[in-house]
Amino acid sequence: MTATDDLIDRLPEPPEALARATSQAERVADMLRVFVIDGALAPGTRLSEERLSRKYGVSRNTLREAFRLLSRERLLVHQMHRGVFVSRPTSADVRDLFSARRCLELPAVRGARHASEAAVAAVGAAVAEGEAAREKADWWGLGTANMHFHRALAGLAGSARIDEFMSQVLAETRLVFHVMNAPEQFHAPYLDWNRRIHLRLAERDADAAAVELSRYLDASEEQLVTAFTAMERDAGGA
Amino acid sequence: MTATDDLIDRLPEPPEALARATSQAERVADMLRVFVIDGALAPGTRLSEERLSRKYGVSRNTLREAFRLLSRERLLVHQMHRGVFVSRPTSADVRDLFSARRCLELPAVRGARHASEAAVAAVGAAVAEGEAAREKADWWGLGTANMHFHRALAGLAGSARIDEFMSQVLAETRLVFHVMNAPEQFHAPYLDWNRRIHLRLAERDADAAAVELSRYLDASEEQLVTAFTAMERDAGGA
DNA sequence: ATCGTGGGATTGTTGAACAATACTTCAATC
DNA sequence: GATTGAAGTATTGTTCAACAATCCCACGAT
Repeated sequence: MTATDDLIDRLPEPPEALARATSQAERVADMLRVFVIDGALAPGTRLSEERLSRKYGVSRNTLREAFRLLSRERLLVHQMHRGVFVSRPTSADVRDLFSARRCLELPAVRGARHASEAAVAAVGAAVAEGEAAREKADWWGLGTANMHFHRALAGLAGSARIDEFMSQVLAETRLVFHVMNAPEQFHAPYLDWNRRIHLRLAERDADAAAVELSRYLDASEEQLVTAFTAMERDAGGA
Repeated sequence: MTATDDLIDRLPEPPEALARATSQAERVADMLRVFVIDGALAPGTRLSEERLSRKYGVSRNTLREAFRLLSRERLLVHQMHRGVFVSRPTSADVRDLFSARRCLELPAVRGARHASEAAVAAVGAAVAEGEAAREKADWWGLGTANMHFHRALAGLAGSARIDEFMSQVLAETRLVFHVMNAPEQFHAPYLDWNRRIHLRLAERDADAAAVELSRYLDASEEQLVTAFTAMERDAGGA
């Protein structure tokens, strides 16, 4: 054991990006994920293996690996011998998503006493992001900010697995807005609510924040499900 | 609209198994998942593409699709140009897993007022399963029963997404036992605790059940992390 | 209008090939 | 003696082409 060894041992941990020079399949998956979440690919669209592999210059096999990844995230659905389609959530999915969000967000907020300063700050940053977007009447940006807000809430739990699951749930939630070709102004009324929740958190009054959030989720789910079932009825009848 | 149409409309919903005549990749993934969870493949083991594809008579491409699926479940880890390995959780992972479990299980139990009879019965069944296993000194079965118990608790939330996430978390938890070549008797002392929790649930005293569960999780995490860090120290020193 | 029956298109899976990268071995150097 | 450097080897990453299995659609028969 020399002095150099000692120094090397004290070096900071490797940034986790080191582990993964991303593979082609992952890069393709990342690209498609953005397309789906941003609505460039409408729910229900079929993704042709041949056309996509040609368009993006990757082999069918690589593309299929990407499809598998996104299917597991529920952004695509895979039907045997028929292909993969962009998920088209139903109102039952909306309810399920909100159940999941209650499980993830409420406990995280309630336990915010033990959350790091940075985690609380992230919540505040998301609120500010939303307000900036509202200024500019950037409704899509407002929706994104709202997603960031709720992801930050779940982040209070301080668990990497929760964070990842929450990200998935929010990505799916975003699909819901697309499927009812969503006015993103939908989010606008909730911005003040977000601000209030963050205020409670900043005061470290976790319980009050949780109560607000619970009401928020109830209201949001209610509104969403109502709009959604109406849309489903119209589409079903047509 | 004829009378037959009417009857057809009233038919039960299709069992969701209908959607998926499973592909080969999924079947391979299912098989490997069992191997990993049951410990036939020890944590850290590298899975050679060539050898496995030959052994199980599938092409490398198909096998790789299976690898992707399991990587996303965190049962395998994929390292670029090095291959896939059975995950080797660290003590930090143990903490993270318990954070996740608190988020999933506690809210589900607290909200058990609204849970279905069937969901509560599933909890009871898991307890019985555990007691039967203890009778036969079947420690592995006892561990399985314990997993079922906690999955049933999360199931009280009544969300398919939560159920799936919980299953993943529990599968990973099982890996933890393997990595410290786990005496499954580990679970035995907790069986009575499970019984108590179920009793509270059956009485519909959700809050009392949640309190018990919270203590359970604290104790279990504490014990696990202690044993785990001791093992890490030994392994690191050796 | 309903029910079979093709034909065409797409996916499912395989096998082989080659490029890119990591690991191993061994010799050269300080 | 330990470390560095430079082959060679093994394994993964990715592509391509082929064929089987399956689904979809249109056509015609009843």
